[in-house]
Amino acid sequence: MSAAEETAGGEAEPWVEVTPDAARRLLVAAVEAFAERGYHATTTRDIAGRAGMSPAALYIHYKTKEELLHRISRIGHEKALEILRTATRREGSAADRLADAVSSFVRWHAGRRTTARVVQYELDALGPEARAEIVALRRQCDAEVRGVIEEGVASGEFDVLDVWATTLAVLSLCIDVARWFNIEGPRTPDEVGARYADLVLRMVGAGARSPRAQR
Amino acid sequence: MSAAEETAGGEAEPWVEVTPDAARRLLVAAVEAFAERGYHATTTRDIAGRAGMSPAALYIHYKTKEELLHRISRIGHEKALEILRTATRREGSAADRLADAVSSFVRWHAGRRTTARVVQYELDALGPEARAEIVALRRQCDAEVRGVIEEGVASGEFDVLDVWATTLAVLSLCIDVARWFNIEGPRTPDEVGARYADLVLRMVGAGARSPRAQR
DNA sequence: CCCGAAGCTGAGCGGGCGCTTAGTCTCCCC
DNA sequence: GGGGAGACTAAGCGCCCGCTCAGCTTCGGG
Repeated sequence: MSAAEETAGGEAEPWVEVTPDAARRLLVAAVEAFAERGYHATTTRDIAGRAGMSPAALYIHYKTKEELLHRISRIGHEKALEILRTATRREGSAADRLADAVSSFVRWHAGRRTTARVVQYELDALGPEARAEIVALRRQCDAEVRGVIEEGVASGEFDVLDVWATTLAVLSLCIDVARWFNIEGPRTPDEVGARYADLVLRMVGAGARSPRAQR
Repeated sequence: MSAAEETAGGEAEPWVEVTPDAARRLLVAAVEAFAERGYHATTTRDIAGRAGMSPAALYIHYKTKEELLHRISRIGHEKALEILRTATRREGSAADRLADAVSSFVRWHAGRRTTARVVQYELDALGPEARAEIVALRRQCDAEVRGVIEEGVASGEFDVLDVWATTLAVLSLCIDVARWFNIEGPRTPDEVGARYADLVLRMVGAGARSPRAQR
Protein backbone atom coordinates (compact mmCIF):
# COMPACT_ATOMS: atom_id res chain seq x y z
CA MET A 1 0.00 0.00 0.00
CA SER A 2 3.00 2.30 0.20
CA ALA A 3 3.95 4.53 -2.68
CA ALA A 4 7.22 2.64 -3.10
CA GLU A 5 5.40 -0.54 -4.11
CA GLU A 6 4.81 0.88 -7.54
CA THR A 7 8.52 1.41 -8.20
CA ALA A 8 9.11 -2.33 -8.56
CA GLY A 9 10.22 -3.27 -12.05
CA GLY A 10 13.05 -0.81 -12.33
CA GLU A 11 11.16 1.72 -14.42
CA ALA A 12 11.45 5.46 -13.96
CA GLU A 13 9.48 7.00 -11.11
CA PRO A 14 6.21 8.02 -12.68
CA TRP A 15 3.99 11.06 -12.35
CA VAL A 16 7.05 13.33 -12.11
CA GLU A 17 5.48 15.45 -14.84
CA VAL A 18 2.63 16.29 -12.48
CA THR A 19 3.28 19.49 -10.53
CA PRO A 20 3.03 21.00 -8.01
CA ASP A 21 3.78 18.39 -5.38
CA ALA A 22 0.30 18.52 -3.80
CA ALA A 23 -1.35 17.91 -7.17
CA ARG A 24 0.87 14.87 -7.71
CA ARG A 25 0.09 13.45 -4.27
CA LEU A 26 -3.61 13.81 -4.97
CA LEU A 27 -3.25 12.16 -8.34
CA VAL A 28 -1.27 9.22 -6.96
CA ALA A 29 -3.87 8.81 -4.22
CA ALA A 30 -6.60 8.82 -6.85
CA VAL A 31 -4.81 6.14 -8.89
CA GLU A 32 -4.62 3.88 -5.85
CA ALA A 33 -8.23 4.45 -4.87
CA PHE A 34 -9.63 4.06 -8.40
CA ALA A 35 -7.61 0.85 -8.87
CA GLU A 36 -8.83 -0.64 -5.59
CA ARG A 37 -12.49 0.29 -5.66
CA GLY A 38 -13.22 1.69 -9.11
CA TYR A 39 -13.95 5.28 -10.06
CA HIS A 40 -17.61 5.38 -9.04
CA ALA A 41 -17.02 3.72 -5.68
CA THR A 42 -14.25 6.16 -4.80
CA THR A 43 -15.17 9.37 -2.97
CA THR A 44 -13.34 12.66 -3.20
CA ARG A 45 -13.01 12.51 0.58
CA ASP A 46 -11.17 9.20 0.25
CA ILE A 47 -8.74 10.60 -2.33
CA ALA A 48 -8.02 13.69 -0.26
CA GLY A 49 -7.63 11.58 2.87
CA ARG A 50 -5.06 9.31 1.24
CA ALA A 51 -3.13 12.39 0.17
CA GLY A 52 -3.27 13.73 3.74
CA MET A 53 -5.43 16.70 2.88
CA SER A 54 -8.94 17.99 3.45
CA PRO A 55 -11.66 17.24 0.86
CA ALA A 56 -11.69 20.85 -0.33
CA ALA A 57 -7.99 20.79 -1.24
CA LEU A 58 -8.72 18.58 -4.21
CA TYR A 59 -10.63 21.37 -5.94
CA ILE A 60 -7.71 23.78 -5.84
CA HIS A 61 -5.76 21.53 -8.23
CA TYR A 62 -8.56 19.82 -10.18
CA LYS A 63 -11.89 21.16 -11.32
CA THR A 64 -13.75 17.88 -10.81
CA LYS A 65 -13.21 14.27 -9.80
CA GLU A 66 -13.55 13.38 -13.46
CA GLU A 67 -10.64 15.65 -14.38
CA LEU A 68 -8.46 13.52 -12.11
CA LEU A 69 -9.45 10.37 -13.99
CA HIS A 70 -8.95 12.15 -17.30
CA ARG A 71 -5.42 13.24 -16.37
CA ILE A 72 -4.54 9.75 -15.11
CA SER A 73 -5.95 8.17 -18.24
CA ARG A 74 -4.11 10.46 -20.63
CA ILE A 75 -0.74 10.19 -18.92
CA GLY A 76 -1.15 6.42 -18.60
CA HIS A 77 -2.08 5.93 -22.23
CA GLU A 78 0.80 8.13 -23.35
CA LYS A 79 3.15 5.96 -21.30
CA ALA A 80 1.65 2.79 -22.78
CA LEU A 81 2.01 4.16 -26.30
CA GLU A 82 5.62 5.16 -25.61
CA ILE A 83 6.41 1.65 -24.37
CA LEU A 84 4.92 0.06 -27.47
CA ARG A 85 6.62 2.52 -29.85
CA THR A 86 10.02 2.07 -28.25
CA ALA A 87 9.73 -1.65 -28.90
CA THR A 88 8.14 -1.66 -32.34
CA ARG A 89 10.32 1.07 -33.88
CA ARG A 90 13.75 -0.16 -32.86
CA GLU A 91 16.11 -2.18 -35.07
CA GLY A 92 15.53 -5.89 -35.50
CA SER A 93 13.28 -8.50 -37.02
CA ALA A 94 9.51 -8.29 -36.67
CA ALA A 95 9.64 -11.25 -34.30
CA ASP A 96 12.18 -9.51 -32.07
CA ARG A 97 10.19 -6.29 -32.02
CA LEU A 98 6.87 -8.02 -31.37
CA ALA A 99 8.38 -10.05 -28.55
CA ASP A 100 9.89 -6.90 -27.09
CA ALA A 101 6.61 -5.04 -27.35
CA VAL A 102 4.67 -7.80 -25.63
CA SER A 103 7.19 -8.41 -22.86
CA SER A 104 7.58 -4.72 -21.99
CA PHE A 105 3.83 -4.04 -22.28
CA VAL A 106 3.08 -7.01 -20.02
CA ARG A 107 5.81 -5.89 -17.63
CA TRP A 108 4.11 -2.52 -17.37
CA HIS A 109 0.65 -4.00 -16.77
CA ALA A 110 2.03 -6.30 -14.08
CA GLY A 111 4.55 -4.03 -12.36
CA ARG A 112 2.36 -0.93 -12.46
CA ARG A 113 -0.87 -2.80 -12.03
CA THR A 114 -2.75 -0.07 -10.18
CA THR A 115 -2.15 2.47 -12.92
CA ALA A 116 -2.86 -0.05 -15.67
CA ARG A 117 -6.15 -1.08 -14.07
CA VAL A 118 -7.40 2.48 -14.05
CA VAL A 119 -6.15 3.14 -17.57
CA GLN A 120 -7.66 -0.02 -19.06
CA TYR A 121 -10.88 -0.46 -17.14
CA GLU A 122 -12.20 2.94 -16.02
CA LEU A 123 -12.51 4.48 -19.47
CA ASP A 124 -16.31 4.35 -19.47
CA ALA A 125 -16.48 6.66 -16.48
CA LEU A 126 -15.18 9.55 -18.59
CA GLY A 127 -17.54 11.95 -20.35
CA PRO A 128 -17.92 11.83 -24.14
CA GLU A 129 -15.22 14.38 -25.10
CA ALA A 130 -12.61 13.08 -22.68
CA ARG A 131 -13.35 9.50 -23.67
CA ALA A 132 -13.00 10.33 -27.35
CA GLU A 133 -9.54 11.75 -26.73
CA ILE A 134 -8.43 8.64 -24.83
CA VAL A 135 -9.94 6.28 -27.38
CA ALA A 136 -7.84 7.99 -30.05
CA LEU A 137 -4.69 7.24 -28.03
CA ARG A 138 -5.80 3.66 -27.61
CA ARG A 139 -6.24 3.25 -31.35
CA GLN A 140 -2.65 4.37 -31.78
CA CYS A 141 -1.58 1.60 -29.39
CA ASP A 142 -3.56 -0.94 -31.41
CA ALA A 143 -2.00 0.39 -34.62
CA GLU A 144 1.55 -0.16 -33.30
CA VAL A 145 0.88 -3.82 -32.59
CA ARG A 146 -0.98 -4.35 -35.85
CA GLY A 147 1.92 -2.68 -37.68
CA VAL A 148 4.57 -5.10 -36.43
CA ILE A 149 2.34 -8.05 -37.18
CA GLU A 150 1.72 -6.80 -40.71
CA GLU A 151 5.45 -6.29 -41.22
CA GLY A 152 6.16 -9.82 -40.08
CA VAL A 153 3.53 -11.17 -42.43
CA ALA A 154 4.87 -9.12 -45.34
CA SER A 155 8.44 -10.27 -44.73
CA GLY A 156 7.34 -13.89 -44.44
CA GLU A 157 8.49 -14.14 -40.82
CA PHE A 158 4.96 -14.66 -39.54
CA ASP A 159 2.23 -17.04 -40.59
CA VAL A 160 -1.04 -15.40 -39.62
CA LEU A 161 -4.56 -16.26 -40.75
CA ASP A 162 -6.28 -13.08 -39.59
CA VAL A 163 -4.27 -9.97 -38.71
CA TRP A 164 -7.26 -8.23 -37.13
CA ALA A 165 -8.08 -11.11 -34.76
CA THR A 166 -4.43 -11.75 -33.96
CA THR A 167 -3.83 -8.10 -33.08
CA LEU A 168 -6.81 -8.09 -30.74
CA ALA A 169 -5.68 -11.34 -29.17
CA VAL A 170 -2.19 -10.01 -28.50
CA LEU A 171 -3.58 -6.85 -26.93
CA SER A 172 -6.07 -8.89 -24.89
CA LEU A 173 -3.28 -10.99 -23.45
CA CYS A 174 -1.33 -7.95 -22.34
CA ILE A 175 -4.25 -5.90 -21.04
CA ASP A 176 -5.85 -8.73 -19.09
CA VAL A 177 -2.68 -9.00 -17.02
CA ALA A 178 -3.84 -5.90 -15.16
CA ARG A 179 -6.98 -7.79 -14.11
CA TRP A 180 -5.40 -10.92 -12.63
CA PHE A 181 -1.82 -10.09 -11.74
CA ASN A 182 -0.91 -10.49 -8.07
CA ILE A 183 -4.12 -12.41 -7.43
CA GLU A 184 -3.11 -15.83 -8.67
CA GLY A 185 0.53 -16.77 -8.71
CA PRO A 186 4.00 -15.92 -7.58
CA ARG A 187 5.54 -14.87 -10.91
CA THR A 188 7.43 -11.59 -11.30
CA PRO A 189 6.45 -9.11 -14.03
CA ASP A 190 9.63 -10.03 -15.92
CA GLU A 191 8.77 -13.72 -15.89
CA VAL A 192 5.22 -13.17 -17.05
CA GLY A 193 6.46 -10.83 -19.77
CA ALA A 194 8.88 -13.45 -21.08
CA ARG A 195 6.28 -16.23 -21.05
CA TYR A 196 3.71 -14.12 -22.79
CA ALA A 197 6.17 -12.97 -25.47
CA ASP A 198 6.83 -16.64 -26.16
CA LEU A 199 3.12 -17.40 -26.46
CA VAL A 200 2.60 -14.48 -28.82
CA LEU A 201 5.41 -15.62 -31.11
CA ARG A 202 3.65 -18.97 -31.30
CA MET A 203 0.37 -17.25 -32.17
CA VAL A 204 1.95 -15.48 -35.13
CA GLY A 205 3.64 -18.66 -36.29
CA ALA A 206 7.16 -17.40 -35.60
CA GLY A 207 8.05 -20.44 -33.50
CA ALA A 208 9.67 -20.03 -30.11
CA ARG A 209 12.49 -21.59 -28.22
CA SER A 210 10.66 -24.85 -27.67
CA PRO A 211 12.05 -27.97 -29.38
CA ARG A 212 10.16 -27.62 -32.64
CA ALA A 213 11.11 -26.76 -36.21
CA GLN A 214 12.38 -23.17 -36.19
CA ARG A 215 11.71 -21.56 -39.61
CA MET B 1 -31.28 -2.29 -26.32
CA SER B 2 -34.21 -4.66 -26.63
CA ALA B 3 -34.36 -7.88 -24.69
CA ALA B 4 -34.24 -9.87 -27.92
CA GLU B 5 -30.73 -8.64 -28.74
CA GLU B 6 -29.30 -11.05 -26.24
CA THR B 7 -30.86 -14.06 -27.94
CA ALA B 8 -28.42 -13.79 -30.86
CA GLY B 9 -26.11 -16.77 -31.09
CA GLY B 10 -28.76 -19.45 -30.96
CA GLU B 11 -28.25 -20.37 -27.31
CA ALA B 12 -31.11 -21.19 -24.99
CA GLU B 13 -33.04 -18.25 -23.57
CA PRO B 14 -31.33 -17.49 -20.29
CA TRP B 15 -32.59 -16.53 -16.87
CA VAL B 16 -35.52 -18.94 -17.23
CA GLU B 17 -34.55 -20.36 -13.85
CA VAL B 18 -35.36 -17.01 -12.24
CA THR B 19 -38.93 -16.84 -11.00
CA PRO B 20 -41.38 -15.24 -10.61
CA ASP B 21 -41.62 -13.23 -13.80
CA ALA B 22 -41.20 -9.85 -12.08
CA ALA B 23 -38.00 -11.02 -10.39
CA ARG B 24 -36.62 -12.09 -13.77
CA ARG B 25 -37.50 -8.80 -15.42
CA LEU B 26 -35.72 -6.94 -12.66
CA LEU B 27 -32.68 -9.18 -12.95
CA VAL B 28 -32.46 -8.78 -16.71
CA ALA B 29 -32.78 -5.01 -16.30
CA ALA B 30 -29.98 -5.08 -13.74
CA VAL B 31 -27.71 -7.06 -16.08
CA GLU B 32 -28.19 -4.47 -18.80
CA ALA B 33 -27.65 -1.54 -16.48
CA PHE B 34 -24.59 -3.03 -14.74
CA ALA B 35 -23.05 -3.91 -18.11
CA GLU B 36 -23.57 -0.42 -19.51
CA ARG B 37 -22.58 1.73 -16.56
CA GLY B 38 -21.04 -0.57 -13.97
CA TYR B 39 -22.50 -1.66 -10.65
CA HIS B 40 -21.66 1.44 -8.63
CA ALA B 41 -22.88 3.86 -11.30
CA THR B 42 -26.23 2.06 -11.56
CA THR B 43 -29.09 3.19 -9.31
CA THR B 44 -31.88 1.02 -8.02
CA ARG B 45 -34.29 3.53 -9.57
CA ASP B 46 -32.69 2.90 -12.96
CA ILE B 47 -33.04 -0.87 -12.62
CA ALA B 48 -36.66 -0.64 -11.53
CA GLY B 49 -37.39 1.86 -14.31
CA ARG B 50 -35.98 -0.44 -16.99
CA ALA B 51 -38.18 -3.23 -15.63
CA GLY B 52 -41.20 -0.92 -15.76
CA MET B 53 -41.70 -0.85 -12.01
CA SER B 54 -41.42 1.56 -9.12
CA PRO B 55 -38.17 1.70 -7.12
CA ALA B 56 -39.77 -0.02 -4.15
CA ALA B 57 -40.76 -3.10 -6.18
CA LEU B 58 -37.12 -4.18 -6.33
CA TYR B 59 -37.06 -4.85 -2.59
CA ILE B 60 -39.94 -7.30 -2.73
CA HIS B 61 -37.82 -9.73 -4.73
CA TYR B 62 -34.29 -8.85 -3.58
CA LYS B 63 -33.04 -7.78 -0.19
CA THR B 64 -30.41 -5.39 -1.54
CA LYS B 65 -28.90 -4.17 -4.78
CA GLU B 66 -25.88 -6.33 -3.99
CA GLU B 67 -28.05 -9.46 -3.89
CA LEU B 68 -29.00 -8.77 -7.49
CA LEU B 69 -25.35 -8.69 -8.50
CA HIS B 70 -24.67 -11.80 -6.47
CA ARG B 71 -27.47 -13.72 -8.18
CA ILE B 72 -26.35 -12.56 -11.62
CA SER B 73 -22.77 -13.49 -10.84
CA ARG B 74 -23.58 -16.96 -9.58
CA ILE B 75 -25.89 -17.89 -12.41
CA GLY B 76 -23.44 -16.48 -14.94
CA HIS B 77 -20.48 -18.33 -13.51
CA GLU B 78 -22.45 -21.55 -13.38
CA LYS B 79 -23.31 -21.11 -17.04
CA ALA B 80 -19.67 -20.41 -17.89
CA LEU B 81 -18.54 -23.48 -15.97
CA GLU B 82 -21.16 -25.60 -17.72
CA ILE B 83 -19.96 -24.40 -21.12
CA LEU B 84 -16.35 -25.24 -20.32
CA ARG B 85 -17.20 -28.64 -18.83
CA THR B 86 -19.35 -29.62 -21.79
CA ALA B 87 -16.38 -28.99 -24.05
CA THR B 88 -13.56 -30.39 -21.95
CA ARG B 89 -15.33 -33.58 -20.84
CA ARG B 90 -16.60 -34.83 -24.16
CA GLU B 91 -14.93 -37.45 -26.33
CA GLY B 92 -11.94 -36.49 -28.49
CA SER B 93 -8.33 -35.43 -28.44
CA ALA B 94 -7.08 -32.76 -26.07
CA ALA B 95 -6.66 -30.43 -29.05
CA ASP B 96 -10.26 -30.94 -30.12
CA ARG B 97 -11.57 -30.39 -26.63
CA LEU B 98 -9.43 -27.31 -26.00
CA ALA B 99 -10.48 -25.80 -29.32
CA ASP B 100 -14.12 -26.54 -28.50
CA ALA B 101 -13.77 -25.01 -25.03
CA VAL B 102 -12.21 -21.84 -26.37
CA SER B 103 -14.60 -21.37 -29.27
CA SER B 104 -17.71 -21.93 -27.17
CA PHE B 105 -16.41 -19.83 -24.29
CA VAL B 106 -15.54 -16.99 -26.66
CA ARG B 107 -18.91 -17.35 -28.34
CA TRP B 108 -20.58 -16.87 -24.99
CA HIS B 109 -18.50 -13.82 -24.08
CA ALA B 110 -19.24 -12.24 -27.47
CA GLY B 111 -22.87 -13.23 -27.96
CA ARG B 112 -23.92 -12.61 -24.39
CA ARG B 113 -21.59 -9.72 -23.85
CA THR B 114 -23.73 -7.83 -21.35
CA THR B 115 -23.95 -10.80 -19.02
CA ALA B 116 -20.28 -11.66 -19.45
CA ARG B 117 -19.19 -8.11 -18.69
CA VAL B 118 -21.01 -8.14 -15.38
CA VAL B 119 -19.79 -11.63 -14.53
CA GLN B 120 -16.14 -10.93 -15.34
CA TYR B 121 -15.66 -7.32 -14.30
CA GLU B 122 -18.02 -6.49 -11.44
CA LEU B 123 -16.77 -9.13 -9.01
CA ASP B 124 -15.05 -6.59 -6.75
CA ALA B 125 -18.36 -4.92 -5.98
CA LEU B 126 -19.49 -7.99 -4.02
CA GLY B 127 -18.98 -8.28 -0.27
CA PRO B 128 -16.38 -10.71 1.11
CA GLU B 129 -18.63 -13.78 1.57
CA ALA B 130 -20.39 -13.46 -1.76
CA ARG B 131 -17.10 -12.79 -3.53
CA ALA B 132 -15.52 -15.86 -1.95
CA GLU B 133 -18.32 -18.04 -3.29
CA ILE B 134 -17.93 -16.65 -6.80
CA VAL B 135 -14.14 -16.90 -6.71
CA ALA B 136 -14.52 -20.61 -5.93
CA LEU B 137 -16.63 -21.05 -9.06
CA ARG B 138 -14.05 -19.15 -11.05
CA ARG B 139 -11.27 -21.41 -9.86
CA GLN B 140 -13.27 -24.37 -11.15
CA CYS B 141 -13.39 -22.69 -14.55
CA ASP B 142 -9.62 -22.22 -14.47
CA ALA B 143 -9.17 -25.85 -13.46
CA GLU B 144 -11.15 -27.11 -16.46
CA VAL B 145 -8.88 -25.27 -18.88
CA ARG B 146 -5.71 -26.23 -17.03
CA GLY B 147 -6.92 -29.83 -17.04
CA VAL B 148 -7.23 -30.12 -20.82
CA ILE B 149 -3.87 -28.45 -21.30
CA GLU B 150 -2.23 -30.85 -18.86
CA GLU B 151 -3.83 -33.80 -20.63
CA GLY B 152 -2.53 -32.59 -23.97
CA VAL B 153 0.95 -32.20 -22.52
CA ALA B 154 0.82 -35.64 -20.94
CA SER B 155 -0.30 -37.28 -24.18
CA GLY B 156 2.36 -35.47 -26.18
CA GLU B 157 -0.21 -33.59 -28.24
CA PHE B 158 0.83 -30.23 -26.83
CA ASP B 159 4.21 -28.59 -26.50
CA VAL B 160 3.92 -26.15 -23.62
CA LEU B 161 6.69 -24.42 -21.67
CA ASP B 162 4.61 -23.25 -18.73
CA VAL B 163 1.16 -24.71 -18.06
CA TRP B 164 0.30 -22.04 -15.50
CA ALA B 165 1.08 -19.12 -17.81
CA THR B 166 -0.56 -20.79 -20.80
CA THR B 167 -3.76 -21.45 -18.86
CA LEU B 168 -3.95 -17.85 -17.78
CA ALA B 169 -3.27 -16.66 -21.31
CA VAL B 170 -6.05 -18.82 -22.74
CA LEU B 171 -8.52 -17.55 -20.16
CA SER B 172 -7.38 -13.96 -20.73
CA LEU B 173 -8.07 -14.26 -24.43
CA CYS B 174 -11.60 -15.50 -23.83
CA ILE B 175 -12.50 -13.15 -21.00
CA ASP B 176 -11.16 -10.01 -22.64
CA VAL B 177 -13.62 -10.57 -25.50
CA ALA B 178 -16.33 -9.22 -23.18
CA ARG B 179 -14.40 -5.95 -22.92
CA TRP B 180 -13.93 -5.17 -26.62
CA PHE B 181 -16.57 -7.09 -28.55
CA ASN B 182 -18.99 -4.97 -30.59
CA ILE B 183 -16.75 -1.93 -30.18
CA GLU B 184 -14.16 -2.62 -32.84
CA GLY B 185 -15.04 -4.81 -35.74
CA PRO B 186 -17.79 -6.54 -37.66
CA ARG B 187 -17.06 -10.18 -36.79
CA THR B 188 -19.77 -12.51 -35.49
CA PRO B 189 -19.31 -14.41 -32.23
CA ASP B 190 -18.88 -17.63 -34.23
CA GLU B 191 -16.11 -16.14 -36.34
CA VAL B 192 -14.23 -14.77 -33.36
CA GLY B 193 -14.61 -18.10 -31.56
CA ALA B 194 -13.10 -19.97 -34.50
CA ARG B 195 -10.18 -17.54 -34.88
CA TYR B 196 -9.40 -17.62 -31.20
CA ALA B 197 -9.53 -21.43 -31.03
CA ASP B 198 -6.98 -21.46 -33.83
CA LEU B 199 -4.73 -19.03 -31.97
CA VAL B 200 -4.95 -21.09 -28.79
CA LEU B 201 -3.98 -24.28 -30.59
CA ARG B 202 -0.91 -22.45 -31.81
CA MET B 203 -0.10 -21.33 -28.27
CA VAL B 204 -0.09 -24.91 -27.03
CA GLY B 205 2.02 -26.07 -29.96
CA ALA B 206 -0.74 -28.20 -31.47
CA GLY B 207 -0.43 -26.55 -34.86
CA ALA B 208 -3.45 -25.30 -36.73
CA ARG B 209 -4.78 -25.47 -40.22
CA SER B 210 -2.16 -23.09 -41.60
CA PRO B 211 0.41 -24.47 -44.06
CA ARG B 212 3.05 -25.53 -41.56
CA ALA B 213 4.42 -28.84 -40.32
CA GLN B 214 1.59 -30.61 -38.49
CA ARG B 215 3.15 -33.01 -35.96
C1' DC C 1 -69.06 -12.59 -0.30
C1' DC C 2 -65.68 -11.65 2.56
C1' DC C 3 -60.69 -12.23 3.93
C1' DG C 4 -55.97 -12.47 4.12
C1' DA C 5 -51.86 -13.06 1.53
C1' DA C 6 -49.01 -11.39 -2.17
C1' DG C 7 -47.46 -7.80 -5.45
C1' DC C 8 -46.81 -3.30 -6.06
C1' DT C 9 -46.82 1.98 -5.51
C1' DG C 10 -46.17 6.97 -3.66
C1' DA C 11 -44.01 9.31 -0.48
C1' DG C 12 -40.20 9.94 2.03
C1' DC C 13 -36.18 9.10 5.62
C1' DG C 14 -31.38 9.25 6.82
C1' DG C 15 -27.14 9.67 5.02
C1' DG C 16 -23.23 10.40 2.11
C1' DC C 17 -22.13 12.34 -2.20
C1' DG C 18 -19.60 16.11 -5.27
C1' DC C 19 -18.59 20.46 -4.77
C1' DT C 20 -18.53 25.57 -2.76
C1' DT C 21 -17.53 29.30 0.22
C1' DA C 22 -15.62 32.15 3.84
C1' DG C 23 -11.88 32.51 6.25
C1' DT C 24 -6.93 31.28 7.98
C1' DC C 25 -2.13 30.53 7.43
C1' DT C 26 2.27 31.10 5.08
C1' DC C 27 5.34 33.17 2.33
C1' DC C 28 7.75 36.33 -0.74
C1' DC C 29 8.43 40.89 -2.69
C1' DC C 30 9.12 45.61 -1.80
C1' DG D 1 7.45 44.71 8.27
C1' DG D 2 3.11 45.40 5.72
C1' DG D 3 0.35 43.49 2.08
C1' DG D 4 -1.37 40.59 -1.29
C1' DA D 5 -1.30 36.08 -3.70
C1' DG D 6 -1.65 31.30 -3.29
C1' DA D 7 -2.43 26.91 -0.58
C1' DC D 8 -5.31 24.95 2.44
C1' DT D 9 -9.25 24.01 5.95
C1' DA D 10 -13.89 23.84 8.50
C1' DA D 11 -18.29 24.00 7.63
C1' DG D 12 -21.92 23.11 5.01
C1' DC D 13 -25.29 23.30 0.72
C1' DG D 14 -28.22 20.86 -2.28
C1' DC D 15 -28.88 16.64 -4.30
C1' DC D 16 -29.67 11.93 -5.00
C1' DC D 17 -28.61 7.51 -3.20
C1' DG D 18 -30.19 2.81 -1.06
C1' DC D 19 -33.82 1.52 1.24
C1' DT D 20 -38.51 1.59 4.09
C1' DC D 21 -43.35 1.73 5.05
C1' DA D 22 -48.26 2.53 5.03
C1' DG D 23 -51.68 1.73 2.03
C1' DC D 24 -53.93 0.15 -2.38
C1' DT D 25 -55.20 -3.48 -5.62
C1' DT D 26 -55.83 -8.20 -7.03
C1' DC D 27 -57.25 -12.79 -6.42
C1' DG D 28 -57.99 -17.69 -4.79
C1' DG D 29 -60.21 -20.43 -0.90
C1' DG D 30 -64.00 -21.19 2.54
